[in-house]
Amino acid sequence: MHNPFIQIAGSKRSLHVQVAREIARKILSGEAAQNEIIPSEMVLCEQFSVSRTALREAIKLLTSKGLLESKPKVGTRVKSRENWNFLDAQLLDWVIDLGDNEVVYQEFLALRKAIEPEAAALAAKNATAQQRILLSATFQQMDYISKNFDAQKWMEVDMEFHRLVFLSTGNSFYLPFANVLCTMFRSFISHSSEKGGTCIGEHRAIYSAIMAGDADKAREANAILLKNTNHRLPTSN
Amino acid sequence: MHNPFIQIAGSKRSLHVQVAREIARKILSGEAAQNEIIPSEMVLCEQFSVSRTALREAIKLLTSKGLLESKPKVGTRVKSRENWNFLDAQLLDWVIDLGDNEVVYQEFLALRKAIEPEAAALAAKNATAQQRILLSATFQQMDYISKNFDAQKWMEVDMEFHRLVFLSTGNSFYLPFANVLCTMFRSFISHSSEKGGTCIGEHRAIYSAIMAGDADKAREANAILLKNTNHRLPTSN
DNA sequence: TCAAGGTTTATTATAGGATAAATATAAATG
DNA sequence: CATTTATATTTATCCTATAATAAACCTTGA
Repeated sequence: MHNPFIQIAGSKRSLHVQVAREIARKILSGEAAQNEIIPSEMVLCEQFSVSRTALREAIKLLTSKGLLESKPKVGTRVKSRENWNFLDAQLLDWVIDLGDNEVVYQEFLALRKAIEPEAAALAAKNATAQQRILLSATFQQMDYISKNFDAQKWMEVDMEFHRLVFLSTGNSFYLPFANVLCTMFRSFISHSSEKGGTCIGEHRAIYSAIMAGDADKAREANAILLKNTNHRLPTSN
Repeated sequence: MHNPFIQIAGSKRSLHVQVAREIARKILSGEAAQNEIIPSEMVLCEQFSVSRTALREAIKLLTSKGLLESKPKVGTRVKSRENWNFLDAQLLDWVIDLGDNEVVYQEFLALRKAIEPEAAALAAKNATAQQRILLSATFQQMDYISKNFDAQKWMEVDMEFHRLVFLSTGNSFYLPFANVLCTMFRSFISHSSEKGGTCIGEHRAIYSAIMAGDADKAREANAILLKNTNHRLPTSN
């Protein structure tokens, strides 16, 4: 009874997420214009071959992320791009699925440059004892993998390291970056390792500064790491 | 038939948002512990005196923001704090409603210090012609209001100025900060004006640097502004 | 003609009940 | 003991009916 296309495209996820993903694709790609009224519930139910329940849950999901807005009698409107919450990991996933990610990667790098050095500084000041233990264990793994190099493992531990920095800031507003970072790392595996290999030295500098509680040095070390990060996606060949 | 308490507390919002808000309050306040399984749909329907439809939409809303996760047979679990998306304006509203906002304000300031100078630099590089016109008009209003001071009007135009900077970065990841900033400004009206009045000089420096396309100067000017920003909430008297 | 106010109508919002799917737990089996 | 099967519980999905909302369209009286 369900649309087989959706079943394939969305694989394991629940139905309303699959529908949401498809509508999100149309919005993010511009196929559905901003401020446009999308078809009514009944029409969309037929298009996707799902019940009103599933469709409405999909619309609610997109509304929550700033993509849509519904009103009785008026319909459901695509909100303008300013309202799309690109710092939501699920939305970011949908954006990445559009392809054409060179721009996304550049923009993400510009975000990291602003936020990560300060996050490292905050972590140096605020990391709990337990978080320092976790960071320590993770850095030891990095050190090991940098000597016995494995691209996939390096990506995972590199991601975990920077994730822990965000979680160690003790600042609620920095927490969401942890998931955004993970989403980006997993999507751009080829970029997760910095130019010239693992940059273990730069990571050591960040790690040491945080463990020593030296906020200024941590900030500086993280800024240096990002300066050395690749600025272009490799051509896929 | 509905719970009158909810009707009053949530005023105009749709029913599922009112329910979501109430559940969010319990989670954010810690009344519902992290990783805890909340009562089943049927129980919650009775507690809130709403239909399963409304309750499930509420749960879906909270799931979208990282507060909950549902599985058949298992139930609905409160996710750990690391997954809560504090960079979602609606969630932030709920956080603010808890009161005890001194900490929230401090954390927000730490976020601004990281992100806003870089946003100003990006705006200097990337603002479109139309965005420069908007920024120009807004700064003219700031200039006027700083001379004919009105606290409320200053807050609004100050908020609009910084909002426009985020929107002018040309970077998707910076867009969500615009709404987060607005939410914070509106909630802490007494703080939206910087120490010693309007800081019109510092704002002029940011404005001029952006209009001149001088990224480094814009970054520097915005950093200076934030250094001069109040670091404490005034006692309410 | 036109403006004020009521009526219709299209759309989403909410309710409520039935069935399906998923999965933890318990029971049965080899 | 391990592995499979059955069972029970919870969410997932479907369906239909009614309510609320607000835009558009009529009155109707000056």
